[in-house]
Amino acid sequence: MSKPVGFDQKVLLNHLDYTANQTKKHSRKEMYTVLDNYLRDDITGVKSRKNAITMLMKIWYRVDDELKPIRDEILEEFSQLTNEERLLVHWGLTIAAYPFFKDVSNEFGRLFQLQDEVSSKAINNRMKEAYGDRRRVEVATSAVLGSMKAWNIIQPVSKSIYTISEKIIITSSLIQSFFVQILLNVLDSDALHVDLIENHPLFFPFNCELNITELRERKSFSFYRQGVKDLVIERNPI
DNA sequence: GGCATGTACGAGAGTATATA
DNA sequence: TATATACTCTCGTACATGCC
Repeated sequence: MSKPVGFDQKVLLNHLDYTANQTKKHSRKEMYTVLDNYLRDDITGVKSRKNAITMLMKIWYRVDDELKPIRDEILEEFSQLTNEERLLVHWGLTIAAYPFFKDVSNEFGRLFQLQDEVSSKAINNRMKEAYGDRRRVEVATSAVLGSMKAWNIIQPVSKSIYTISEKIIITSSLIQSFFVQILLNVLDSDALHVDLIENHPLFFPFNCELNITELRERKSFSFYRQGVKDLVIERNPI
């Protein structure tokens, strides 16, 4: 039995922004109708539109129970967020919703730590090793790459070679808190070294130097030292 | 023409909801 | 509670397009 892929269509930022803006206003059933109307101009095929709606709902609406409190907190502030902060939020929720997207991101991040340019072929091969050698994996990988290009995360330097766009610096304590909670969730962990969080390949497009003082004030986490140098951040029980 | 890539469609399994 | 029905989600694959 091969691992499910799910993410098989390019997702645009304006679709994610719109979904986020509507999430607190409508019931689940209403959301399908609202999104269908909104996407009608961009996606003409009925089936493709339904597929896109499925993805948007999974990213923003049907989030893991553990992440709902921080998702709701983000939604309260969503209109005040900068485009860069919104991008990180979309990125984090997509990673949490789609393990395939997470694995592609992790592979990109790992390779970008070693080199300046990454070929889509290398990513494709790696995904086929993990998810099976099938056309669906090619379609999904291309959908993830297409989304990352559309979000201006990566830039093509030639036909199948990509370089990373300038890293986005994140300073807001709310967004940093979100960032840490997403990492703890997707890595299925209650505690992580601060150094590992700040340099994790999953968030390769972002530069997030944690503001420990402000994060301490948010009460969601506690900190302790492991040895002389290593600072560990731990999720507080709810 | 062959190949790669993006988009669309139909099928089927799984899940949620309505109704008796 | 059990069953029927509707809806959601994922998949394989067909088709269109562009490039070599």
